[in-house]
Amino acid sequence: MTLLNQIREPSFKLSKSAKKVAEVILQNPDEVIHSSVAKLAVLSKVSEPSVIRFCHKFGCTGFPDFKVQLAQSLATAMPQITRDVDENDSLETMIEKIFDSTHATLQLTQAASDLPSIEKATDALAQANSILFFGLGASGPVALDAQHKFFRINTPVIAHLDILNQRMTSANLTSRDVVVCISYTGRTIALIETARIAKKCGAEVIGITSPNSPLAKECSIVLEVETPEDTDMYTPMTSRIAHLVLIDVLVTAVALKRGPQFSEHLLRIKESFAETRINKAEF
Amino acid sequence: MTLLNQIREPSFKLSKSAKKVAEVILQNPDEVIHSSVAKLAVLSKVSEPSVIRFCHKFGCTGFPDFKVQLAQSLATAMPQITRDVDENDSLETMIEKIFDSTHATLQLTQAASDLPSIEKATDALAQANSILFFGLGASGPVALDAQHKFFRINTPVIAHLDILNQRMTSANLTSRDVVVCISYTGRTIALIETARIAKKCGAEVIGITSPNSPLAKECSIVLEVETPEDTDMYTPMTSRIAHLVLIDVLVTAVALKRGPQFSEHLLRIKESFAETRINKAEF
DNA sequence: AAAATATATGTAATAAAATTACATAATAAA
DNA sequence: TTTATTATGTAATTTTATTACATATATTTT
Repeated sequence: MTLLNQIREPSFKLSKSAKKVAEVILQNPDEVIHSSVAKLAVLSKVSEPSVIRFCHKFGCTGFPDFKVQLAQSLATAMPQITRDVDENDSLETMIEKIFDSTHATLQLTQAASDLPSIEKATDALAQANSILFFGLGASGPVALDAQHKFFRINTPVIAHLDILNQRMTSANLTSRDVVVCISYTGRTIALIETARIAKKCGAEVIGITSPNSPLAKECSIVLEVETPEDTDMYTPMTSRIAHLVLIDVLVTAVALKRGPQFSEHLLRIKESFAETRINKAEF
Repeated sequence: MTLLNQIREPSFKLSKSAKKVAEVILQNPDEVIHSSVAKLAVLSKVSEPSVIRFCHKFGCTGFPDFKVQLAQSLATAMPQITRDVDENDSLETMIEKIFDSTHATLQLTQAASDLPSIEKATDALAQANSILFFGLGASGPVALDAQHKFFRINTPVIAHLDILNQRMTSANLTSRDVVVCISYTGRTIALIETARIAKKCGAEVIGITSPNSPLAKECSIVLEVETPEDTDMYTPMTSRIAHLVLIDVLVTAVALKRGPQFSEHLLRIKESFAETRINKAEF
């Protein structure tokens, strides 16, 4: 865990003066990394040794060391949540903004990721008789990607990208099936209804979607991806990338859960590719 | 530009002793951020004031300030290129590794991104009569995602995910068409041949693929995505995420190039979604 | 090529910052 | 209430950073 988060952590018991110091640091960390012990002591209204003791509490050898670590933790802290692309951005800054936004989305998603939910989801997936991925519109490709990945680890999986197939399949599910509904907003009516049907059939319904959305309420397990309110027109939908990474997590977890006997299967798949490819050596 | 890169920058004229200092810093920056002036002076075999002068040269107010900035620049520097997932990783560390790898891939891709190529690609796409996205296997969903995004900015676009359709379409292209071939390895024989056919027809062939791959050689414009050699079995294919972000860049660039009259079109699309969704307000 | 000027580097003094030792106050336990 | 424990601050000390100045090195001009 990064230093900044450690300071935030309320479970870390701090003395009265230490709290004051923490307060000031969290309030304006940018200023603190350029301050001296004396300055921080004055700002927090404590003595200089108290500041140093504070640093030691967080495993730093001293104040300079603390500053350095704080600076690092600050640099990895969330960048500008979303930097909307502007009509008169240069190509270069546009690229920068898009990459930045993607990094930010990933960080948010990781920070918000709920271990128990992921655990539950992988358990369900690992035991499933069959796995269904449902996505519409922009989430269609995501569902397809999931299908591809689960297929590679030898799982009975299908992705459906249209309402009809989704609904037809849902109506015939059993408690041994798992449905994963992927939706950016979690407000697409058709998908919500499908989720409801699937749940009624007793299937496990996993949602990769926006927290507290109508879809989320229909799901038995929710993997939350924060949706930054539809900001600008040109803002790319970075959240679908978060969805993909979450699917990476699920696939990997399931593969690991199945253990080493499956690496053999993966190897076989890799070999089957060989003849469709130009080998690096012969090229 | 980050401090570390500034120090690397050879155009920055440095004096003899300054060079020695730079050398040491670049060699082991992690150690430097925990050193004192004296220590760094000894390591670089210069006097202490020389070290401080060095700091001033890079716009720092002093050595502590320099350390802090170096620490920040170090934190944003490329993380471990790929952290392979291990069979006995906890769920938590596995998640961490996957996210880290994704960040790293993105950073690599951004660093390697070639502005002129992207410029050329967007020009071609903006003027194209029709745009084709070709992808096989894991790149299928990527092609589909591209289709979806370009469709949203009202472009005549189709994605083909199977060899037959790809080849059929390629044979009938004209110089006003643009094909985008997406391939992780750039060694899938079928796709390489398709690219060749398309080029023969005079179409512009853009490749989103591994540099210097056979596919890359068949393309008129290449957007390179480094493929970290197929490391571990469980390593997720983070590069497809890099592909997606590159497509974000292309779409956004094309949309911007078309100018404001197109935002109107985007608005219309957004409105057309309204009735398929549960509104946030009424929920 | 020598002198003059500018630039770079180091030595030693000085200032600033961080840390420690110790004393005192606050708090909790007996 | 007393005693032990913990927290905090004052003042001394040490370490670290910086500056002023002198010397050396390189560059330009005559």
